[in-house]
Amino acid sequence: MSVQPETETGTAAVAAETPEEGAYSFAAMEAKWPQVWEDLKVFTPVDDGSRERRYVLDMFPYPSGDLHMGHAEAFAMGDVVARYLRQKGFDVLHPIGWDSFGLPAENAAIKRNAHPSEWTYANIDTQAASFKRYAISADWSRRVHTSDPEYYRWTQWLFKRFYERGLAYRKDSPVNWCPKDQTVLANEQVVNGACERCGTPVTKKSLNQWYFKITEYADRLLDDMDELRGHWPERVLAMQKNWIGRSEGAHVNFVIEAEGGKPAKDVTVFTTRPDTLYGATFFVVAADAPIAVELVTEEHAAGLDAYREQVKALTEIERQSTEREKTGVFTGRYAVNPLNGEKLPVWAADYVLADYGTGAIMAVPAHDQRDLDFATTFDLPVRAVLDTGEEDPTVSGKATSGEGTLINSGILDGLPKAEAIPAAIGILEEQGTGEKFVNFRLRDWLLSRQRFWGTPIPIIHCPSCGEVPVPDEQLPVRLPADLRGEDLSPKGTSPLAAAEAWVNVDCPNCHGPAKRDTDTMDTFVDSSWYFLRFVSPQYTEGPFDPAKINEWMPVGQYVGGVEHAILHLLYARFFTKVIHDLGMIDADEPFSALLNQGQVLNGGKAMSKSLGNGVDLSEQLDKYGVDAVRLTMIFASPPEDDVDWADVSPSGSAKFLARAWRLAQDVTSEPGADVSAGDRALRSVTHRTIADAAALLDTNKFNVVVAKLMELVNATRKTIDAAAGAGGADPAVREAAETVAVILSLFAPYTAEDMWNVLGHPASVANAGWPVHDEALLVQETVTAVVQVQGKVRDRVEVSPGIGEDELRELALASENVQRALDGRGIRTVIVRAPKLVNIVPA
RNA sequence: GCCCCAGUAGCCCAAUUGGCAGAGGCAGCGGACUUAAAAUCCGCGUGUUGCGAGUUCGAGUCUCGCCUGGGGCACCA
Repeated sequence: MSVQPETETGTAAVAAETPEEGAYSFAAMEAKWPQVWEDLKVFTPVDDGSRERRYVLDMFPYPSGDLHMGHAEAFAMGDVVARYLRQKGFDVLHPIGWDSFGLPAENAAIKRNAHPSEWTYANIDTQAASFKRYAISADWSRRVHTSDPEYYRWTQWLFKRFYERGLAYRKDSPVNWCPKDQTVLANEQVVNGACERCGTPVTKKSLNQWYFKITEYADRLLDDMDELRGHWPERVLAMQKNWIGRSEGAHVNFVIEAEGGKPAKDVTVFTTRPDTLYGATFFVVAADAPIAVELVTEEHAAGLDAYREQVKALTEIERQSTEREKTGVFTGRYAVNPLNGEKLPVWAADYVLADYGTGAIMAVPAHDQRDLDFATTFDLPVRAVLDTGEEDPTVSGKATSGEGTLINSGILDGLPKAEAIPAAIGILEEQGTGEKFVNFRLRDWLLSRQRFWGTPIPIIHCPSCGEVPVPDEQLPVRLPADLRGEDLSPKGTSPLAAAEAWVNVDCPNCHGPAKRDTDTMDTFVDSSWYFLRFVSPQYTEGPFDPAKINEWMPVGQYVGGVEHAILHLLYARFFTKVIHDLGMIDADEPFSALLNQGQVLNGGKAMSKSLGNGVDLSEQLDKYGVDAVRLTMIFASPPEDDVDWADVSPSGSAKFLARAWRLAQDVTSEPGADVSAGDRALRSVTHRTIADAAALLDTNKFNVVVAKLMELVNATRKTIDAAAGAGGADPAVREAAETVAVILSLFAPYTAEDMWNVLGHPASVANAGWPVHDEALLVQETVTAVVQVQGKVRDRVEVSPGIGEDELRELALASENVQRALDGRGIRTVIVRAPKLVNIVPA
């Protein structure tokens, strides 16, 4: 489907059919060059240390059908970087692989009564062929699929290392449950209370699940972002920071007094406002936490039960609504404020979250809006302890949270808020009832999935030995091959449980009958270390070759969509840090630089089936050619901005490519012709372009590089067509055309290769090397200096670039236009910025 | 509610980081070539740099406050 109405005739010049002799034909080039590149192994790194190494990585694709427009953009960007660094003389590792475990394969298998691997590997083949057509400069010999046993063997091996370090553990806990997909979801996969995948409202369910203890790395994941600043997009760092959610405050211990036959109990709360302890007027525990049941007196137990049922019936969407009225029940218990001994009623409510902080809070209604809403609903007392100058919360209904001075707070009275916080913590620490504490929003990573098409968890459950890891030499624990179709449909437990022959094994420890763990790992586990596997994908003694890993890691430039700003990147960072701590790699951050390419939109909206605004990549490639599509992606906007396919012109790109290609046709000088006598003006443009392009590529301004290249093509055309001069025989024209070919090879590999061939050079232009610019040719003979009076341009003078400040000042003051503008006024100051500008300020 | 990013010509976007607002492209208009058209080649750019203040000799660029759009987090104590 064509998005933009293109007339048939409008594309005639690039049409694939029956090209005229000597005409630009993308189809002919696409047929000719891939085999040449493959034979020359152009994109396989030499990996022998003779050249400095650089690792350029695109986020590997999930094999859902064929490549789409989004892939076309992302991989065009990554390929520019890889091809540029290769031209610059680096040994570039630019691998490709597939994130090939995942739910869609399973759904397809159920639908077609097949094994998920059939759909998966068929799609991989399709995508691989498309990538080759798209001419990404990947080293195909390093191809990796996460669903290959040779790969997931090492995912399991790494899981075991995490397990041994106490970083992988099981616990019973309420988990996010998607009733439709019949599977557990990580917090990250719950979007606005609904399943990220199918949109079904998520409910809670208690299950025994595997977790990675990512919270143990919260501090480092946060602190080490400092070394990424400036090389990662600011918004990604901001998102990760928010997600980790570090907040400083205190743990405060409250004693819940014995009551109604229940014994006294210590309960700790987390607060960021220990300065407001005197303002606590009640105490709240999360209604759905075990502590609520433990505390409630017999008298109030029935009330709590009913309330808990009511809470459980709510979906996450309902529960998270901030407009909802506060609800809760009294537990019959009282907590003692450690600072003033006051007795506070203990309530259970659902506005306190069981899995944040300690699941219990001290409520300070005067200075916290949620507490105030609750106090208003249940007619609980409100006591201001901070004079902020704002209106009394009991009157305004608005809790005050600004700066101010402590009141009604015993010995803290009179202190400003900033001093009262440490003072309160000091008192608590002194009396042993609390301490400074840093709390994180980040939770442990729930990695179990009740799914088939994933990496099996390499644990055996033995009735006598408990959890027993599968010995390393027995890895991989392979997925059973005999489950297919309906066997895989969701039943609330993992489909693997149905494979009895697979499940029932001998305990590696006591050799008694035991059962395999039937969960598989979240596919984010697979993608948390694939970049390490690419370094030595055939290595059989470990996940990667220790002799190679530090030569390539960290990844110098990672390219991918912002949709992975939190999950994948945080997990990959976590894995890298753990593997670093295992002493296996030097790097403790995986990706030194990150580039988030924008999305490809159509008509201002993301392409989607429901909107019917999808653009088919292969149709675009058929119509305009690979190079034109790639160039359009690059030229449309800065890499990180969205590209609206309705706003851009692939036919315009095709036109430019043909124009560039014709330059090579018009060159009549021989390769290696002495260029020193060539047209100086054109040479100047050529060398300026080389210098500018390098600077622009270093800062990822790929769209501007294309604009500069267009200027060079225009200048070259003009020189060829000029009535005076040597035209196509001028060696400066050859120099320009060769420069165009080399720079163009980053964006349009087919056209560039063909130009290079026409210019009489052997393949491949990808190895031509970045041209060296001649500084002498960048120096302009004269520059235009602007003369301003009071900031307004009044004159221009042609001066030598080396002109001195004094000389330029004299020239400017001598100008008639300046004198007229001054109109007899005296001069206060003259600002001279030689050789470009003079600004005269009248008195 | 909190945080991040963006806003320049009809459209996509440049602007050497504080120095002439315009590089490149799309669209449009005109010319050359052609019997004609296409292709090709050449030519044509005044606009509240979202708005308002401030700093400065000088602001698209820096500061503050708003507006609009996009994104992230959100009953997180």
